[in-house]
Amino acid sequence: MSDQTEGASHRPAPVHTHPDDVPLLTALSALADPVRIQLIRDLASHPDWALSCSNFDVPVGRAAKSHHFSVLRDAGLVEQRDQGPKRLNRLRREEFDARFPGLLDLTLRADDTE
Amino acid sequence: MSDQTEGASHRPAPVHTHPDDVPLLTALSALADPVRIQLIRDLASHPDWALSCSNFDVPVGRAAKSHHFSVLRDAGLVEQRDQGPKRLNRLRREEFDARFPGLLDLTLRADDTE
DNA sequence: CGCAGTGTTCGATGACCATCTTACAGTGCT
DNA sequence: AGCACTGTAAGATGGTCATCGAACACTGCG
Repeated sequence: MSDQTEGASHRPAPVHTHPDDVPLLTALSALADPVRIQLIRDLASHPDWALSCSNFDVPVGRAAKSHHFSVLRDAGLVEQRDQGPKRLNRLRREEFDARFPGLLDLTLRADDTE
Repeated sequence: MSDQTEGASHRPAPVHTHPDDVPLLTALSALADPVRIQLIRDLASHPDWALSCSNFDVPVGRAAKSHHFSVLRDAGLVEQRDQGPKRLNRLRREEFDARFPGLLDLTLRADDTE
């Protein structure tokens, strides 16, 4: 019983938080970081599931990058899916926008790069 | 020369930043604080210029409160005006909303206290 | 003038957070 | 099995920031 649809995946699946369960303060704090803004913008400019974590071009090491993705997951901004050794990413556009209307658009459309 | 329109006001006028000159990151960071969110909500629930700094009911001392108002000024969220010994406040609704559409509404309408 | 009320500034303190290095765990390929 | 690649976890470090206490400045009033 309790069979997974997947085969033997001996890796802890990433923990997600749905945007509906995210407090406003958490969302704002998650977006109030230049690296995470960059990650989100990169993500937005590619198709869903197109990028694995190592594909993002931010000036921090792997560990910090992993930390940032954890923050983005907790804020309901990013969904992750394991495929082979890679962890593919998807921006939760609609779900997040339903919870915080306009916030994501703001982050993506702001003219300044900071 | 260099006469001010005002009479002899021997107090440094508060320094303001127009929302148009505020980077996204600054705006988000300013809003990513529970005390400042509370200040903004209190401000929104009263008429313009109705509240002086000491009228806000947040669980911090005067010094911290003064600091928070400084942050809000720098983020283009609040305008201040001296009247007698008091410093009256006004939420820059329209100007801020023109620069960051929806962000202020989000902060005011969020159902949770965070 | 002295005094109460209001707000800012300064220095110190403590907490939180972003980052790094290192070590570790899966995955798939040869 | 061994190796290269990918991502996470743990511990340490440095910087930023929220807060406080105390001192200071300005206002208006008695």
